[in-house]
Amino acid sequence: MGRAPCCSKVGLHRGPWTAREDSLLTNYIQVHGEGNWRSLPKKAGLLRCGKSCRLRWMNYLRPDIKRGNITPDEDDLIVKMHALLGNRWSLIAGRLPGRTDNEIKNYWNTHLTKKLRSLGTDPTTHKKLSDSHVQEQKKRKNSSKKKKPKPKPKPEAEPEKLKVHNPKPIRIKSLGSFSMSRNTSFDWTTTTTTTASGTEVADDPWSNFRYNEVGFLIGDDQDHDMINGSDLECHSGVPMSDHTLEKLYEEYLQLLKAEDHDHVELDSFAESLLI
DNA sequence: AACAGGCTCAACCGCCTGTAC
DNA sequence: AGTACAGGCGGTTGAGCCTGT
Repeated sequence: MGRAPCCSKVGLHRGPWTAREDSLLTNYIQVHGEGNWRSLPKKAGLLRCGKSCRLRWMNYLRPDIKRGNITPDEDDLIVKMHALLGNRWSLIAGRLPGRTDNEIKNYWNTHLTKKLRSLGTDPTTHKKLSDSHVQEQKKRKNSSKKKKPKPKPKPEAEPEKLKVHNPKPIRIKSLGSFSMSRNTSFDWTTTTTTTASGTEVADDPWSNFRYNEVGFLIGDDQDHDMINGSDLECHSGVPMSDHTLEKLYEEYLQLLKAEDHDHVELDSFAESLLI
């Protein structure tokens, strides 16, 4: 069919948004609401592509966006959700109040992949990396260190330096347009892994993250049974109870184990993640 | 102080899905 | 059924910042 660009790009601004543009967009949406992104820039007096406006609003300007570092709870939750869903950032973001898919995607790519590798886990499959693979990585590390020796190696036990992660966005998705058709190639098989302390842990991807290297032990007594769409809106900043994930995961495992599980059941389970 | 390389993350790009006609 | 459009998604990029030399 040949898809036309979302809008004419002639004469449009690109790159970082100015305070004035932010203000124009925010004011317009406060008055007229979201939607009609294509026509919004013109009406709001912005020389921006509609897509760009939508992205800026969703990822930065929305009032319900949670700003601040990803907490250990969220960190752990992201890993678990990724093990379940793969690179379905919008789904994962939907379970993290105040966070956006873009933020989670960035956090995953910059922090969590390294973290999992350092734990001997393949961040893509969540399976344990083979020893040879790990050794190969160590070799590479060492050789790069030889090229560029660092005079002050950090002691192993020293906790990771806390970096200020100054974020942005969240999308609390509307629930009407769920689809399982994308990226369904994620490998669900279980595996073994090794914790930071070197202990081999169960044939269960879930258990891989029961303890992580920051010593975060999941699970508390908060009894948030199930978080639904409205919960997401009103619980901004409250970490989801681990019980919820445990339930979801158990439910999913049961579906997988069922001999005649069909797509309808899996779809309904996935849909439940959004509800 | 100056430079180089690595890291972070906001923003863009291209593709897909859903819907209206 | 076919086409066009809007909205949404995940992957990628690159400017600016940070850190080490």
